[in-house]
Amino acid sequence: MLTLSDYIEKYLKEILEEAGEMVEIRRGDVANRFHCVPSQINYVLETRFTPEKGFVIESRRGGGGYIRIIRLSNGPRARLIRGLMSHVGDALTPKEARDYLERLRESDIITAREGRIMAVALGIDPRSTTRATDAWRAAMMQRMLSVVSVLTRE
Amino acid sequence: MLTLSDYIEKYLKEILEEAGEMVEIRRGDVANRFHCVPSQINYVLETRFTPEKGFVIESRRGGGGYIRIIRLSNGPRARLIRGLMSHVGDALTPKEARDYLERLRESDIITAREGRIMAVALGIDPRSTTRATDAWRAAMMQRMLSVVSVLTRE
DNA sequence: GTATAATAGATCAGTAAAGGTCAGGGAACA
DNA sequence: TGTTCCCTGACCTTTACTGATCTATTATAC
Repeated sequence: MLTLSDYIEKYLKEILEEAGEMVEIRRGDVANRFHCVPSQINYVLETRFTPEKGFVIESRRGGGGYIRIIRLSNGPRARLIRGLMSHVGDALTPKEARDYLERLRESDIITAREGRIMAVALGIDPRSTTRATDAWRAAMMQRMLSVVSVLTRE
Repeated sequence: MLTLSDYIEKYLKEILEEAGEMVEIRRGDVANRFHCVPSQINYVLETRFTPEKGFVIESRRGGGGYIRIIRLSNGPRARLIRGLMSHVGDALTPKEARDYLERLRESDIITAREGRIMAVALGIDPRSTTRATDAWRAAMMQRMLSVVSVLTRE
C-alpha cells in the first residue's frame, strides 16, 4: 500500500530524471498537485531526499522562491564524502577535523586553498580564536561536506 | 525562477557593461520599459547595486534628473582584500556578507566553490541552522579574508 | 528677482508571494 | 501498548512589489 509520500517521492524522482541532475520545483505547486499541505513536501524531502540517499536540497524563500533537488553523483569521490558525512556524528575534535581535511585533500575532493579556508571555519587554524566546541565543529563540518558534495562530480 | 527584479538587474548590468564604468539612467524610463512602478527601480538598486558589491549610486531629482550607476574599480587584489577587511569591522549582517562574497567572486579573488564554502562558514547558507550573530560573522569573515589574502598573489 | 508650477527621484509602510519550523494527532505495526 | 511513520495546520522568516506622499531641481510667470 503506497502512501501519499510515496507518490510524491515517485513524482519528484520522475521529473528529476527528466531534467537531469537538478530540478527546481515550487513547493506550493507540488502540494496543489497532490492536494496536500505544503509542509508535506518538506516531509518527503527530509525523509527521502537526504545526502545518504544521494540527494541534496537547496531552497530560497520569498517571491520567486524555489526548492532545488540535486542528485549527487555516485562516483568514488562523491561516495567518499557521503561516507565521511555519516561518520561525523555530533562531536569532532580538532585532530579529527584535520584528518578529515587531509583525506579530502589527498582524494582531490578539495583544493589546498579550500582546505585552508575550511580549517579556519572549523576553528583549527592558529588564526581562529578557540571558541569552537567539538559539537559545533561537527555541525560545521557536516554543512561544509554537504556543500562540497554538491560541487563534486564523479 | 527569475523575478522582475532579476531582469532589471540584468538589464542594468548590461548597459553598464556597454557604457564602461558608469552609466546614467532615467528612473521613469527604466520603470516604463519593465512596466513597473518607479520605486521598484530603487528596490533593485538597493538590493543589487550596493557598495559591498562594488557599486555606487548617485542621483539628482527635478527636471533633468538622473540616476548614475558607478562600478568601483578594484585595483590590485591585495588592496581590495585589505579594503574589505577594514570595512568589515566588528559586525557583519548576512546581506553584507553575501555582498562581500559576490564582490570577491567578481574580482576573481575567490572561486565560486570557495564562495559557497565561505557562505556556509558564515552561516548565510540555508543549510546553516545555527544562529550566527553579526559579531561572530564579522570575526569569521576577518579570519577567512586573512587566509585568502595569504593565498592570493597578483 | 521672486513665486509658483512642473518634473523627477526618494522614502517607507504595507501587501503579496514564496518557503521553513515544529508540535501534535492519527494510523500501522512490532 | 508503545514506537515509528505519515500527515496537518498554525505561525514564522525572507524576498518581491506597490502606492501614497515627501523632497529636490528646474522652468516659467509676473
